[in-house]
Amino acid sequence: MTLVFNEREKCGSCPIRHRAICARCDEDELALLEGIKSYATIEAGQPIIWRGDELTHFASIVAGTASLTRTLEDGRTQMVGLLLPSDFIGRPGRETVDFDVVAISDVTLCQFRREPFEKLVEEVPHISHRMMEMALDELNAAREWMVLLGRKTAREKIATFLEMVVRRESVPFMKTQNYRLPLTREEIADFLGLTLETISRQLSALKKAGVVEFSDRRTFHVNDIGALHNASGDDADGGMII
Amino acid sequence: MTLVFNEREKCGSCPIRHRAICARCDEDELALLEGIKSYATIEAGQPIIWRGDELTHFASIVAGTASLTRTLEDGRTQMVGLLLPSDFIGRPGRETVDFDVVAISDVTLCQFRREPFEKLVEEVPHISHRMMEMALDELNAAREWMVLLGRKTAREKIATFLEMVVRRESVPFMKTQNYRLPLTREEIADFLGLTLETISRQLSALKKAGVVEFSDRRTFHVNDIGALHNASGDDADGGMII
DNA sequence: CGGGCCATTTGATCCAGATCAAAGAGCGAC
DNA sequence: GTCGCTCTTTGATCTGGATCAAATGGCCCG
Repeated sequence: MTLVFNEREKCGSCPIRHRAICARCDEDELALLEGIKSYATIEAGQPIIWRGDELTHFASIVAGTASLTRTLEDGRTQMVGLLLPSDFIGRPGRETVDFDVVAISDVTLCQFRREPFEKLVEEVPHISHRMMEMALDELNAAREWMVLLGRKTAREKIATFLEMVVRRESVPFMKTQNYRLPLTREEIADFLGLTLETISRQLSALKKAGVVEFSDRRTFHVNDIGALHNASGDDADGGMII
Repeated sequence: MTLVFNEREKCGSCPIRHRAICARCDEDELALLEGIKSYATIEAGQPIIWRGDELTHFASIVAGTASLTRTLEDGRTQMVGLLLPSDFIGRPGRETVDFDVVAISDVTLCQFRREPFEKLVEEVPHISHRMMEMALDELNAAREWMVLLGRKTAREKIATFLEMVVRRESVPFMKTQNYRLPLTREEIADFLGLTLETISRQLSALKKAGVVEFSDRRTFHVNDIGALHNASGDDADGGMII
């Protein structure tokens, strides 16, 4: 793990100020966090922390993407979370991490040393409330993903994944837009509990069906958002138009 | 043992007093909860609340077992959680539930009306901290289950499930013990992302291999805990002897 | 004690997705 | 340019678990 500590920046201008663990903090509380924070950057492909390692710092992702994965002895790998800016690494009250965290793109972290941060969690309700809120959101997302992993077909899994990317990246009021896959075929496979060949085949099938179009390996455009949603296997309710 | 809870029941003698949402509360805080609580019972097989329904009460499970499930339009069902005594139903800050909650056995709930409970979550750190802690535990369990659903074989899934039952029900220092499956074959299938026929076949295979023995459909005994653990696909670390 | 209703087991067959294998395609280094 | 990567696509075949279809075995109730 290569850590590069930048000089201290002010939280006020931080891009994740209103979504991260500090979202509910007022200026005084922010100053407490500011006092114990430091920045680190990790290159794409490098591990941030391994399962079982002692966690010396909690961290928020400021920029970049990381994955949370578990690998069985024989190499089978399952991604259990995709960490995006504002997502949090580590859990108060536990000394080690339970999954591998790896940088998918270059990642910038805002880190807090364990002991002082845990003390703040105990003492500052705005932090623990936000932590609770984020944990409950993650829990919901994990359960939705359990439905996908346990019961959806390959086609439905990929359509759900593409819909997720579209939903996350969509710019309001922009009708036509290109989206970018944040992962390789192999990483998508590990996320969806499939093989990379199946990912490739199903993407080709969606192309052939005219649902999506690729301008390069990573960049796509949705021709028929309705068809994409139908293919996802989710029923009407959650599928409001973006 | 049938417990009968009347409205007057004191929290002090509650069986889940030290594990539920109230675990960290002192006597004064407990009195606040006591002021807004009521008991309810649901018969085995009956729904507690449907996905999308407005949540009028939060609740802790005092006795019995419930399932948290999602069913796709065509009937495919995935269980995303097994709720046991001390587990909590509902999430502060959201008005509806995202999954169906159904009583598997007769269930006793300790309920709190939404508005006053949300107010307590805001004002009593011991409650929000415990909520955070429970959410983080659930999140971890959900992620472990994602690995099972996405990457384990049928045999590994069942072995993991049996191990989970054994771990939960084991009495310390008792060497030889019978365990009881809390679910039917179909419910196990929905929990593991398999079909009931596969559950039956794999259980038979584990019997034939001499790993477990069944005295009736629900009651079993483990002959070879090591073999059971090996079959679960989890590597050494988590597998300390119980 | 026998009939009906489940939950479960077991058997036969099928098929979605895995596995094995090889051929493109994009891209940085020289 | 073209060598040597890595990522991706496509083809051929295999197989674990699903599906379809009967038994079997409790167990409650009359």
